[in-house]
Amino acid sequence: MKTTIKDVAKLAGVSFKTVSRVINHEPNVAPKLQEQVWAAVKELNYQPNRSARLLRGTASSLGLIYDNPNSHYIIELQNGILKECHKHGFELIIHPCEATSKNIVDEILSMTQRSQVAGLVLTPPLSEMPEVIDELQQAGVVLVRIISAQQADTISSCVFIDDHRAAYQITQHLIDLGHKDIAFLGGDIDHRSSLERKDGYLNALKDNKLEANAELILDGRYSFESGVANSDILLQQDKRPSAIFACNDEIAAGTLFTARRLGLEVPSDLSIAGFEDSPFSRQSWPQLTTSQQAGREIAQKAAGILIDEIRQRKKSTQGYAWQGYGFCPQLVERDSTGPKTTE
Amino acid sequence: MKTTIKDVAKLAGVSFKTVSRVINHEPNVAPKLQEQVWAAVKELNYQPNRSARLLRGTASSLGLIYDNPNSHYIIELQNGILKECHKHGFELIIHPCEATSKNIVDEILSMTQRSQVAGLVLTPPLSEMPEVIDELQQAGVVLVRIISAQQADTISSCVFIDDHRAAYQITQHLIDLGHKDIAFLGGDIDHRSSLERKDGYLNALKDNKLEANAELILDGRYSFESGVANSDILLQQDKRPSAIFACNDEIAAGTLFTARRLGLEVPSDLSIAGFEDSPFSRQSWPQLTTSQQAGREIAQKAAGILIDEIRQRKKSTQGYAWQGYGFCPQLVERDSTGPKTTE
DNA sequence: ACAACAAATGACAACGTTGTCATTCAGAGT
DNA sequence: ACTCTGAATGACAACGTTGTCATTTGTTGT
Repeated sequence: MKTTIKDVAKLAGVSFKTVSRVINHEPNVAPKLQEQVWAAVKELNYQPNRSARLLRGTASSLGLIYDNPNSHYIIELQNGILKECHKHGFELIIHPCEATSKNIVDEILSMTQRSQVAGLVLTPPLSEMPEVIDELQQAGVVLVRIISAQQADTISSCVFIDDHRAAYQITQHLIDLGHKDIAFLGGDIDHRSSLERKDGYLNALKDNKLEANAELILDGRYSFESGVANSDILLQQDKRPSAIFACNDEIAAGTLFTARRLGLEVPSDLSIAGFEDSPFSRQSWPQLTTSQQAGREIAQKAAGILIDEIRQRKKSTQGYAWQGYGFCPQLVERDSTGPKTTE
Repeated sequence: MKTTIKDVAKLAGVSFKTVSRVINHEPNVAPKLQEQVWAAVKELNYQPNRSARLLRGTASSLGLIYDNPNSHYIIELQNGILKECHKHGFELIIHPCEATSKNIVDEILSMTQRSQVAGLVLTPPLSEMPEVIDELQQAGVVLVRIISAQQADTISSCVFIDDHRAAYQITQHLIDLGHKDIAFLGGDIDHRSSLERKDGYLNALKDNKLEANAELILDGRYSFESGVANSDILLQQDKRPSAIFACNDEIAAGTLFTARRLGLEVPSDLSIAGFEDSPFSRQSWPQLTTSQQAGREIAQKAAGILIDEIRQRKKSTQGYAWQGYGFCPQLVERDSTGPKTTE
């Protein structure tokens, strides 16, 4: 039989309401009683019934909404969120979806209701769709967004990732190796990260007084196939680049694939840099130079902010302050980039 | 304001109990009233409150317990389970853990209580630890296991995967290509899949009248690093194999890595086969011959069986029948295996 | 037409918790 | 000693649902 708050109360010799007070850290309980209650809680291994609490209005699950085919990234996020969740006694409900779906807001709202989550962690590209955020907030959903930006915006609490700077670093790394014709293979254009990374790339070129060459800049998707296709276009050109900055590791993988197919040696004939520090980047030959995302820490921070905000809101309905926290992915030098060789 | 069962009742002009009956498909409600109720439900967009139901004893979440570093595999499982869950109005709670942890059973039990799941999906290696299963069942936890076996066992409902046969097929494929010295790189020995695959490999050799060579059979772990280390041992030997069957794609990745480092061409100098059909196997150069796991379908089936069983149990406490369902991974021929070349 | 019975419906308790309010108690100020 | 205050504690309702049981309605057989 499951132990309830009343069992604890009986053992501790107090009313069950007092037990409720103690376990919720409410004020005005005599220290002596607190001790008794905690002892009883421990002895009976009491765990409050989630549903009863929830029924009374205190939700304690987070929802993770994502539209992303990248398993590794998602798992990292999940693990980060789970870590924070368990610290605070929350559970995690995951909800994959299609960002392009027409009634995405309804879908999310319905999911929020069904699973009765206290708040949502939104990931790109959903987190970067103002109208979605707006509608959700209008409906009273507490949320935190993980976004690609150099600083927090004022739409909601968010964890922002400085893709711009990270891309700048990668490009600078390639430039430092002597490369001048550096190509850029972009990801989905509706992901802000792709634009940010492109900007970082362009700025690095500019700061180093290098001309950006439109023929070396291709938009695409964050996928292996896109990487294969675009790198094929790129490397079949008359004057091909000596280095390629791929917007994520999958694109880099596709580029590597094409290079091998064309008989190009990496990095001696062609340097390739990715972005994400995925398992692939460590398992390919050569191992990929990339940028480390720290998805787990990012997600954990996001969950922390979210839980914080949920508790804030519970206390007072009026006025809430938005929080922001920034991460910058770090360059990881491996073997797919090398000095420019003079032909 | 959230709509409750009473709102629906008022609109439909019946008692709220009748609404309860209708939405739970209980018998003995006049067809006409059923229509009215469903109309009201639709108009108000009513969704039953999960917590209230749960409080009353009807859980509707599944738990996924796993101890596995393989993101792709986990995500596949999750997606499969989620698909089935949503079909039946269930939610999914995920719970990573350490199978080797001393008090793993307590951890799982505590998780089961905390999150109040109706049942668990267990994955290897946890699903293959009899004492864990036993303790959980003793505690009344409903569970379904995904296991590596040729047929269902009688411990609990399970989805079984015929790794033996799949491994046989892969080995046969290598033999058909003319290879005689075929090495085997195993995964974690506490995963039954590794043993099953080894047996399949050995049987294929035997059926083809080939001698198994102990020097060509190495146990290890299901990791890239293990693949690198073991393939290194293997390929530095005087008489090295012309083909390697790696127990999963990560090990195959490590093997590919070593081959490249040693300057061996794949598949002309060395054929490599993996197992799993991971993204890596499609993104590497050359692409890996492997075996397709269908993790999503497997997991969906498992979830289906679990939900089924949960509902069975609810109806009658006494006697429950165990279900089993089998899958066999299929050979996927790609470019990392080729005919044996005579030196 | 009436009893007997089954089907249809509803009233109400219960699940385990938290919020509201009332009550008790201890100590301070007169 | 006697009120007054605020802290400490408890009694009880409420959350939205399902299970139990009672009641009403309808149908069948005589």
